[in-house]
Amino acid sequence: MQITRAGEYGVMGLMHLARRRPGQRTMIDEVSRQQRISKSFLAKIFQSLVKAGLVRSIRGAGGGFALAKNPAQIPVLEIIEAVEGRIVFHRCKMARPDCEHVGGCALCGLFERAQDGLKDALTRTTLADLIEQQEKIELTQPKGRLN
Amino acid sequence: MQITRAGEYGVMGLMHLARRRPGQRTMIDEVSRQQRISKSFLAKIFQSLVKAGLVRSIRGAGGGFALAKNPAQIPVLEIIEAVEGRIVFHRCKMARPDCEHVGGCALCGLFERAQDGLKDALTRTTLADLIEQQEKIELTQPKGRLN
DNA sequence: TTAATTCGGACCAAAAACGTCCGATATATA
DNA sequence: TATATATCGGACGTTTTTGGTCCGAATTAA
Ligand code: SF4
Ligand code: SF4
Repeated sequence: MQITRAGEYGVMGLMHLARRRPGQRTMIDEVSRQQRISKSFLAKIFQSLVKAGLVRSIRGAGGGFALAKNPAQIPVLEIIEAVEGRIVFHRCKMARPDCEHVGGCALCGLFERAQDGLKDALTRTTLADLIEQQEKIELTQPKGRLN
Repeated sequence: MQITRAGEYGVMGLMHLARRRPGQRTMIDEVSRQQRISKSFLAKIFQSLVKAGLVRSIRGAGGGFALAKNPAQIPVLEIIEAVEGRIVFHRCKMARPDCEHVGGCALCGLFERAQDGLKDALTRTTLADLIEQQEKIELTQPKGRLN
């Protein structure tokens, strides 16, 4: 019942990109060093982000990554699901295909409501929101090394 | 990012107990067979439930388990945390004690809000609610074998 | 005394999380 | 063209978590 590192790193990575001028490319290596995330691991995470259409990749020398959309258009949930896969919380049919309650189960309904509560917060906050909040924090507490 | 089987089985088990007359004892074996859950696994889960004070255990022949509280007094979250341990969702300091953002991180704040959203639904619904809902379902769809 | 039942913990297998590594591919530039 | 620099894609490996099993000990009713 936890967010994975991959998910968190993905968001952190995109936050890093979003602080650049729109369209400016940034290398994995820079993100990795500044956010203190293993480079190879982050590389893999970014590949999912590319496949999901959230970032654009430019290969070869002088290449790198750049955000593919406006940060205000990217709910954090979308980032997390891009790297972790769809969040399902409870898997009913998937896990217990033989369960006789499937189709009408109070527990199942509750789990769904719980999941919605979770996703709600992650959907309402966009990458842009996150950055705005972070900048506010760093203003009053000048110590952050995020970028 | 999922509820564990243990958590689900715990709730199912308590639902089963709650359908008995208050104080009536029920054996693991019955719960296990009727809910189609491995007996030994369920036994272990019930031990956590006992330790958490949610059910009372009576040992020896003719023993069993009985709810220790009024179902209306038991939020589902309490059941789940009794068997899975505290739900933390994001572990910040625990997982990255070296993270320089700890104390002021927008991401951390968001995760906390998300977690609250999740726990909210699980706290508002009690064991009693769950049973009431389930009975309503079984009324309109007479097929369930939940006791 | 015996049968029935929970308690407690050791143990195990499978899956998921968390990475590492490396060859292939693409591109800028000298 | 040759070379240095990046990402791409997937195979691989380690650790942790999940999902159980098993069994002897303790407790109790009959
Ligand atoms: S939540 Fe209900 S329907 Fe889903 S697997 Fe569990 S018992 Fe079956
Ligand atoms: S959420 Fe923020 S404070 Fe928590 S570990 Fe991640 S970066 Fe650090």
